[in-house]
Amino acid sequence: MPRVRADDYDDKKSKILDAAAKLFSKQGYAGSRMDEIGTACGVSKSMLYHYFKKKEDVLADILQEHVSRLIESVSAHVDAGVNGNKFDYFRRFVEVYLNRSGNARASHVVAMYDVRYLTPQQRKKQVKLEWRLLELIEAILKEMKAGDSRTDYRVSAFLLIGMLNWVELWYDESGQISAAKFYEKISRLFLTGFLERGATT
Amino acid sequence: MPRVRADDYDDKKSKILDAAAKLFSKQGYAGSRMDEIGTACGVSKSMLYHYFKKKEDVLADILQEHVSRLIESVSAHVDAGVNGNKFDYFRRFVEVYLNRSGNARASHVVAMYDVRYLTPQQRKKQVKLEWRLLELIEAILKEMKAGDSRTDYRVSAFLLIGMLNWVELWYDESGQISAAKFYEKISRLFLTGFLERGATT
DNA sequence: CCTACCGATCGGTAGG
DNA sequence: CCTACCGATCGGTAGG
Repeated sequence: MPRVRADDYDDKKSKILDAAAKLFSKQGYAGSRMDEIGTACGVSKSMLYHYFKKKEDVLADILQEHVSRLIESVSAHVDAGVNGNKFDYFRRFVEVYLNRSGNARASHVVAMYDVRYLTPQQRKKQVKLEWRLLELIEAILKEMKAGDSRTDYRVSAFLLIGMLNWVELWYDESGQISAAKFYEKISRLFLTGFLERGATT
Repeated sequence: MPRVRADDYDDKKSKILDAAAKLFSKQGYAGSRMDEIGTACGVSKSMLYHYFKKKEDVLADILQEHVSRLIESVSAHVDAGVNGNKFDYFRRFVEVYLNRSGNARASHVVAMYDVRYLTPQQRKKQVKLEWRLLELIEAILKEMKAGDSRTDYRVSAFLLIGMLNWVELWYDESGQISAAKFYEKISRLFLTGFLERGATT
């Protein structure tokens, strides 16, 4: 009887990815060794090479999975449509984005810091994914206000995603400002500035 | 006659730091080797150890110098005072910050991505410097609007610095949007949102 | 799925 | 006795 892929193959693989993401987020990709990843999830180094051909493949999988999930969440929000108050729609987008990236903070940190360690091919694929996310954010901004040039939405989308990604790196949910208050604040600050007439010329 | 420190000691040292910053910004700190830094500036690896005791000291010097210069520039702007139109004062701050970080883009990228490779002691010193920069930005925001709680200025300062730092990573001066237009846009977007009454509650 | 290793390369230092 | 600098090589560890 030929050997088949173990039932828990995917399960183990995602456990490795979780441990690796946590490690990379602390020490950086280049500062983490394969055997450290193994120790962190109770697997031998050789075993890791059963799931991943190269060290870079671990990184690529973390990044791709993270952005894919972000796209999924944001996409669902876009598909649902405005359906009522525009500001509320925007605020809920901010909430969805920051919740998604916050729940996977380790992966998010790695996505911020370690993209450069991907091979050119892996990087190309990753950048493509990130553009899809940017386009979704552009779509949301277009819902907020129609009539300007495309370039303008792109720049605004960049500014927004920059602010959100940065926030994720330092915002502490256990801190002084509650998550809900924070979503409200950041949404209002950005949207007010974005909607103001002079801001788009 | 006793030998003294060479006349061009500081000059050579800053040349090394420039080359290292460029290298780190492309390959990351952990992905760059000491001998690569040497090759990049025409100096032997052993020579590098005349100027820096450890590899980490190269990184620490790059980061400290970069943030110190940012502080210097922003501090001068704060000292100059508003002197007229408030929006103009804010826009000029954005210009100063993005010009300073843009002229030293390599160092800025390294400051964004590689702080984690500092030793705990070096990191502590670096974080202290960065707090000083944040306080300066808080001071500017306070000039724009008085009367709110301290926490609020801090969060807004974080949002602003996040947007500015992020921008530096992708903004292409040779691109479609001119630097002047861009400073104007980002300033107006942020300040409008920041000054709006609801945004600060 | 482990132990035993490899080719190479790392940061850092020797003698002169 | 200091600083400036080289070719060679150290002990230890990386990915595989």
